[in-house]
Amino acid sequence: MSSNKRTTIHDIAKKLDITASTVSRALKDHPRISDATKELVIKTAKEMNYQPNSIAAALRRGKSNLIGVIIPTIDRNFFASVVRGVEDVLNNTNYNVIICQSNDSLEKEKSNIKALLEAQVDGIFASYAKETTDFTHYEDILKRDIPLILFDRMQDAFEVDAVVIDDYLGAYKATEHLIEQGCERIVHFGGPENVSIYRDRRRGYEEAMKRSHLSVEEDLIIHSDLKLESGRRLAEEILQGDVLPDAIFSASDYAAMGAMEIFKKNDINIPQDIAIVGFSNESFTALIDPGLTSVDQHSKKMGQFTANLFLDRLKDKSKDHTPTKTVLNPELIIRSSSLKQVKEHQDDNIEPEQINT
Amino acid sequence: MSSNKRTTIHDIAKKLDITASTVSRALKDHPRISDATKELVIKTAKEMNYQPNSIAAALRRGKSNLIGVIIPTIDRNFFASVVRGVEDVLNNTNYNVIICQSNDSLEKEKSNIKALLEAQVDGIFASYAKETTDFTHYEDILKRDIPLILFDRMQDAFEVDAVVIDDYLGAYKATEHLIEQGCERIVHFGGPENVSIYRDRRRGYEEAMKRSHLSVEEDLIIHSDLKLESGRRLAEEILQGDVLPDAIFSASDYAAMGAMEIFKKNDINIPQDIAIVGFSNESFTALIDPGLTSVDQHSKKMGQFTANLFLDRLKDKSKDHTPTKTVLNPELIIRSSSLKQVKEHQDDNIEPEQINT
DNA sequence: ATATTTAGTGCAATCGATTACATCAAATCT
DNA sequence: AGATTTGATGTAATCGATTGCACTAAATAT
Repeated sequence: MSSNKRTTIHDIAKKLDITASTVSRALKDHPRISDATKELVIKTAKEMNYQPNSIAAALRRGKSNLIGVIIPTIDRNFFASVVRGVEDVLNNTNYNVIICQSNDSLEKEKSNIKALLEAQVDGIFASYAKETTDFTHYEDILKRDIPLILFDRMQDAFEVDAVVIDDYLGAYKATEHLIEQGCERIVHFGGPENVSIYRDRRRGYEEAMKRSHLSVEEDLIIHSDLKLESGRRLAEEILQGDVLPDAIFSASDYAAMGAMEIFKKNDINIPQDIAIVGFSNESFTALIDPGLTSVDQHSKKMGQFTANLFLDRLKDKSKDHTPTKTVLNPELIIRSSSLKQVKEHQDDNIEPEQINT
Repeated sequence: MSSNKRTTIHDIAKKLDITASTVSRALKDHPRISDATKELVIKTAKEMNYQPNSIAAALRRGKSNLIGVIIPTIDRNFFASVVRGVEDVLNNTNYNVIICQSNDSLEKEKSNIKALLEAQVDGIFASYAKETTDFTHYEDILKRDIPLILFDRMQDAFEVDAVVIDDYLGAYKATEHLIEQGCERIVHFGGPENVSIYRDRRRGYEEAMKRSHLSVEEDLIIHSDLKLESGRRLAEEILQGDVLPDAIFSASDYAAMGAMEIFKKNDINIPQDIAIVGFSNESFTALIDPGLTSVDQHSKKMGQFTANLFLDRLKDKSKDHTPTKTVLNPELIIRSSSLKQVKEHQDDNIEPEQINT
């Protein structure tokens, strides 16, 4: 039964004693083909179980309808979620997504780009590897006039479309929330200062403190690798200190969680004695007790915006676009770990600001 | 500078005053081409920034070097991890992966398959949608002689290559472990009985109990939707009862976690008073306190096995293969929540059994 | 009645790489 | 020396769909 041979438009043409061009046009609903033949062709195509060969079409039209996405790893919730967002949008189009993982390696990233270019993708969305500092391999993409959009990670020096989250604002909101809850002595768990996101988060924290005329003492800011274990360690240290802070804003959910563990063990009430806010809205933040207030990075929305930006670019490819930086507004997800008072307002404004760079 | 036009083998040929066929052969290291021309061609190709068009090659050779992967959603750790495994293996080959999400919808799954077939993929790996009961759309793939491998979810009625986890064995190991720790009155949190994995897990539990001559009383088995909240509720109920069980084996990490929360609040010691084991080894199991012992489903390995099975199939495509069912051996990850005694043995045997169906 | 549209198809080139077969010169053999 | 093999490259068809241009007959305009 399985006729290994796939039917092509030529097979249909032969059967109907017309030419392949007519079949092609009929299937694509070309205005110059009579309704009668259209109907006939479509019916015959179905009978012969015809399935278009998009590779042939891609070759002819110079358009593959493939989008390449390069991420460090799919195995992390944030990136999987971005991909999910991308697909949500592209699902309504003819585009398919090819996923490549760089494992945060520059070499791998280069070979990913090479493979995607060879596959004639129509666009590339990428979150570059940690190792990447030089962007010449990305410029190859632009030279080929293939739309490139960076997401999550970006660098101002490399001018290209980008969709990122506003870490500064996220931290600001988190700190402001703690202040609204009546906290005054707020400790900040910060990350390595050479990483821009951690610098931005610290700045957001400091700015919120200053605006409320709270002093940002040096010893309130503690740097670490922000892992679970560090959170535990830092909490122990805090317990040794003279004055207990009334809140902690951690630049990472993991460190926040580690600290929570220790406080709970020492019968310190959360949020009454110490309120805690994390960053990233990892899935476990909703699962632990009390729920951990955290800054959501809108990973899915980030993917959606990226894909939509690409589609927009297609529409008017005529003009030479200035690269656009889309900054997503992070959302503070308020849970019990920081809620000393009755909730006052819900922050759900995620509309991005468009900034031309 | 950006010469929009891409260079082809014809451009190289023209420049060197030879034919495109020679260029093609030289680039592919054909034995009948002299070393001199090979060198020259390769050098010129580099100079002209030549990048092969794999679409053209794919059309000619009838081979796209694309693999389609269909999953319910990439946005769940298990599936992301499987994809990760698939890519780990295929990275060392020329294959690229196209990801499609079915959202557990049959319609979406059908259109995914259609798109992948049109893209001329060389193979399809799929975990079918929950809605799927009829497999005729999958048979279309086989009719086209395209290798199809199911993973995670499978159905004996549909005879096709499959890579799955042994839920029965996982449950058996979990229960056996609890018994080894000295537990005798072990409660089982089970899922809906119409879902095969939950049936299998219950069977594993019962079998382990029987082998140790422990009675499986009806009231030891509690069914629910296994969500976090259900775990909490069931724990409350258990606390109301006359006799406290000395262990719980939950078919889900979430329910296990919910129960843990309640027990901790009521000052019941884990694992001293009640030992707890979950299922799936979700990432949070390592984060909570105490760490939750759980059954790991080897999601990444599942992806690796799937990809390797595909590569094996390619090698001897001559013979008409009998579908092979690869059953992965789940691994019990022992953490504090169940460890009453010093650890005795480490289970790390994940070699699959091959079963011809 | 002749000229001009218009509707409906066919022809043939094209996208870029691959490959069976042909060709031709140099090298080796008898 | 003439025959045969070998090495290196060219010719041309092919993969399947698309599309500018050409063409015919019917419809409409002058």
